[in-house]
Amino acid sequence: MTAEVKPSSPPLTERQEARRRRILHASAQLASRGGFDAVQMREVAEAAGVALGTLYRYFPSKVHLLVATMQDQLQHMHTTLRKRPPAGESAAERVAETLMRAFRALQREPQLADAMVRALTFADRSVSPEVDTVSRQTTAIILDAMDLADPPGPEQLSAVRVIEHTWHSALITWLSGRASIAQVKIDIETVCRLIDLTDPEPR
Amino acid sequence: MTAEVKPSSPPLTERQEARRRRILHASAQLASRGGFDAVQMREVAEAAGVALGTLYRYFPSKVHLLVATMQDQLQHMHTTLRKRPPAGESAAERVAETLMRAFRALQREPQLADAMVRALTFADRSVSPEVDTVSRQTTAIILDAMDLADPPGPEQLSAVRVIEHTWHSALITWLSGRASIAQVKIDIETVCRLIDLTDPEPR
DNA sequence: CGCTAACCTAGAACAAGTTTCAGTATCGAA
DNA sequence: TTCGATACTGAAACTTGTTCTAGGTTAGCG
Repeated sequence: MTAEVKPSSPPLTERQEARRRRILHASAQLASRGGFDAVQMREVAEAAGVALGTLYRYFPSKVHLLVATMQDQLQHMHTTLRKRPPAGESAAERVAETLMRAFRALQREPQLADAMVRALTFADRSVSPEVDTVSRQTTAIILDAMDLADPPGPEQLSAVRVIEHTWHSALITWLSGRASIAQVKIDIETVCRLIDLTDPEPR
Repeated sequence: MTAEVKPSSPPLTERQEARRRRILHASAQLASRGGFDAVQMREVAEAAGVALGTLYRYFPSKVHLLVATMQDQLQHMHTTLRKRPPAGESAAERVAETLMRAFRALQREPQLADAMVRALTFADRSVSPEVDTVSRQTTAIILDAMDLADPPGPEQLSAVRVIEHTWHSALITWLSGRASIAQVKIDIETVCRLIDLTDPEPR
C-alpha cells in the first residue's frame, strides 16, 4: 500500500526539484490565505521566484497546480494518520474516525481546503490523470483505516467509492457554507455503515 | 412536495420574463455544444439578444447563470419523471431506478450536464441560496421516488443526503472520464442500499 | 399626456488565466 | 571544455469573466 506519488516521467535535476517544491509551497501558502481566488498564477510565480512561463511549464494550469498541491497535502495527511491508527471496533468505525480526523485537519486550514477541493471538482478531462492520483491516495487512506485481513472484494470497493463520493461532496457543502460540521459528521457516519453492510466479518 | 422554483422577489414584467427565458435558453443551447467553456457571457448575451450588462443584471455571474439553468432543467426532469413513477418493490429500488433514468437523460446531453454540474460544484458562497434550491429540488425528486407512507425520519434524511452526495460526485467522475457508466450505476445502486438500512418498512 | 425612476444598450475598461517570443542560462554529452 | 539542446526569464499580448459609464427606453403613476 505504498502510494508514492508518481516520481515517473523525466527525472528532474536538483534545482528543478527545488523549483517545483518552491512553487507548491507558494501555492499552499497563498491558498491558506484567500483560498482558490488568492492563488493567482502571477503571485505564485513571484513568491516562488520563478518566471510565469516556468510556472506553466511545471503546472500547465491553475487547476493542475492546485491538484498537485492536494497530492502533496494528502501525502502528509496519510503519513500523519498512519502514526496513530484508528481504534474503532469495526471497519466502519475506523474509517469514520479516520475521515473525521482528516476533516478536523482541514478545518484548521479552511481556505486551503477550499482551494484544493474546488480545484479538484472543477478539473476537466485534461487533469484526469492527476485527479485520479488523488482519488487513489484517498482510497489508500480509507483501505488503510479499514485494516482488512483479506484484500477487499468488489462490493467493498464499491462501498469505498461511495464513501469517497460522500466525502468529497460533503466537504463541498461544508466549504460553501451549506452544511454544518455536525452535518458532515452525520453524513460520514451514515455512509460508513455501508462497510459493515458489505463486510460481515466483525474481526 | 410542489417544489416550484422561487417566483419570489420583485415580479417581472412580461418582457422581462421573456428576456430571462431567452437567456436561459441561450445558456442551455451553448452548453449543449461545448459544455462549460462554451457558455461565454458575451455569446449568451448576443444569442439572447440582450446587452452584456443586462445579462449580468439577471444573473450576477456565469455560475449563477448555469445554476439557474440547472434549476430549469431539473424542473423539467422532475415533471418528466413524475409521469412514469418507478415500479421497484423497495424504496431503494425505486430511487435507484429514478436516478438511473435521470442519468440516462444526462447522457443524451453530456455537454450540458458538464456545464451544469461543474458550475454547481464550483459555486462559492455567493451562490449558496441558488445551489441550495437545486439541492432541495434533487431531494424532492428522491423523496418522491421513495414514495413513503410516512414523512421521512432523520435517519432517512441522512441517507437521502448521502445519496445526493454520491449522485453528484459520481456524475463528476463520469463527466471527467474517470468512471464508466457501468461504474456510476453500481455506485448508485450501492448507496441506495442505505435506504433499506434506515427504513425497515418493506411496504 | 407627461414625469420620473428603474431598466436597457453599446461599448470601453479592468482583472486574472494563459500563450507567445526573444534573449539568456543551464545541462549533458562529445 | 565546448557545443547543441533544453530550460528559464521578462515582458507583452491575448482571452474571457466582470465592472463601469453615458445615454436612450420603458413602465407605472399622477
